[in-house]
Amino acid sequence: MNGDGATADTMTIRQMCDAFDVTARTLRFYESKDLLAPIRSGTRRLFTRRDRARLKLILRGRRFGFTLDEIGELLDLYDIGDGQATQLRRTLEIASAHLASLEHRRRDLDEAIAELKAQMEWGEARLGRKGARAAPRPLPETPRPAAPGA
Amino acid sequence: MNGDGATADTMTIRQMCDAFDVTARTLRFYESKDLLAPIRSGTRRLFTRRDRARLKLILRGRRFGFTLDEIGELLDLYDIGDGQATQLRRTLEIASAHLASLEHRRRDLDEAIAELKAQMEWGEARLGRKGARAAPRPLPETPRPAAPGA
DNA sequence: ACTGTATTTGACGTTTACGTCAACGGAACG
DNA sequence: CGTTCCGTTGACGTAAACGTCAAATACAGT
Repeated sequence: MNGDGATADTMTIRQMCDAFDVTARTLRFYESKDLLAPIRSGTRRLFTRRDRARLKLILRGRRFGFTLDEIGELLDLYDIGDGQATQLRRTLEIASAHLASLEHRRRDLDEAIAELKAQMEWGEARLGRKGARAAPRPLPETPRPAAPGA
Repeated sequence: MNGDGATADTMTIRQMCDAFDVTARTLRFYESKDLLAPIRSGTRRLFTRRDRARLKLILRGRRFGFTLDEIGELLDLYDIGDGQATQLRRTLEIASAHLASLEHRRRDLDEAIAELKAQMEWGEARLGRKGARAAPRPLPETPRPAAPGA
């Protein structure tokens, strides 16, 4: 048989590192933060399907700039199972706030993409018509200082 | 006349703090990183329209989890003016990579929003039909350990 | 001139999210 | 049985992005 502790449903730490492109240190760190809870075979960690699902969510949260603490809250959402109704309501409140945050980010993101595309088209136009002397492209509008005596 | 150094087009550091909800330390820090370049009236900083436009972009970049160094690169995009064609091409390459990154984030974000909404609907359904015994909601699929001898 | 408040420049502290050793443990191989 | 890998647990280091505190300066109003 293959010597390592991995079964059909569990993975060793190295397999996890390869599958998700993270370091072992990172996985141990997440465990210390209670984001993951691999089982043990002797002293060694074995990561379950649940750990993999959670890690996937952690990595996505990270790409959005959530802190690990915030991600921990979100993870609990996927992990209720049998909480009381009160606890469930509270969780839904947190989820609702996070959803609003995500949708706000989405609007920002759309705006950023549109502006970046516009900038790039401007740049490409300059490369195309080499001699073109366009006016220095306008910067987005920003708050003006308020006249105190108005 | 109002005593401070602010004119119709410039703002003092405090006005900036109020307008953008950042601390003075942050503004000075960004200046030290060459992200902002306020002019001086004596020793005091006066932030121009350009500084405000750049700060707006910095803050948006931050919300997406870009580092300040990355944001610096993006800012240069909005700031070429008269670079050589080679430099402009290089800048467009960087921009293109950032655009791809932004669009990837957008896809991730859409997925995250969809999953979060689904979770919330599941939770609300449990609150509604109090006695409902649904199967423990499925977790998203993840990589399985590969059978080494296959 | 005096006082008070806003600003400036260092310098050092802090938090987050890991990286980097060091020292040890066990198991698999020859 | 010795060696060679992983793997584990601390302990300490680090980079980014500021916070905090101190000491000095600069104006503004009286």
